[in-house]
Amino acid sequence: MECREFQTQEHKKEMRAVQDSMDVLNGKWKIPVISSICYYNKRRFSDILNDVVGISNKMLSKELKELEINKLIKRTVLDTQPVTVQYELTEHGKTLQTIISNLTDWGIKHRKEIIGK
Amino acid sequence: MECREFQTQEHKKEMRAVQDSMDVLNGKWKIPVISSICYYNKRRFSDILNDVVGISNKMLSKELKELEINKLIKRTVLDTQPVTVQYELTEHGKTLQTIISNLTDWGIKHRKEIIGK
DNA sequence: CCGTATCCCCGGGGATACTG
DNA sequence: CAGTATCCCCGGGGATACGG
Repeated sequence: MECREFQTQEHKKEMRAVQDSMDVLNGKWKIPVISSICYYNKRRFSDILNDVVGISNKMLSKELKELEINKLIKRTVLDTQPVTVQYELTEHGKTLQTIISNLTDWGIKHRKEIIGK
Repeated sequence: MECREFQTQEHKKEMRAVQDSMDVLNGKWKIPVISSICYYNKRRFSDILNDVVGISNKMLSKELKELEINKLIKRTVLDTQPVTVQYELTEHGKTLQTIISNLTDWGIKHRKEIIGK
């Protein structure tokens, strides 16, 4: 792929678009949280808390809220006693899987590149 | 794409791989810096400083160092007076372009999704 | 169980000045 | 020009306790 396929005008718009994506994915926990929900399809708060090693409840709460605002996940309160809450990916959230897949592949390649072939 | 194509064992390895990628790309400035270098092919310190709006010299220095450690960019000191330094993407750095392209596309889609269709 | 509230600490990162 | 050094502030985020 050629760097120079960019046009000057386009370039700034593209940079902004990439940053938009990064804003959504940024932070230590976003990807692991998404990954946990995705893997189990539907997942409860306390289960994600266990899946994602090291995250605090405050952080998990915050991350989930942001992901919900960005319409990547859907939050459902189940009328049990005591209350349980399920999270799942939205259709839009599922479109992230291609990206996550790319990042996975690249991460593996990168690790080989750095540690040495 | 199916979430459930993951196997339990594989899942953790994949999560780690994604995190490896995110670590490399994380931070407010990594993508803009890469984007600047890529766009101009070769680029000097002070030029990048101008391209990436808002970055401080301390941060730029730090980000460039990290990118170099990760073998994404190549640093070349030119024997001019005064010294100038050029940065360019390595072959490995160029493999990021697919990812950046994906992130760009997704960012545009995402913006439409959030702001409303 | 699912969070929110409070306290508190540490380091990311800006502004500025200085060096080779 | 291309950084490094120093100072300093603010808020991200952990630990803990509490509320619905």
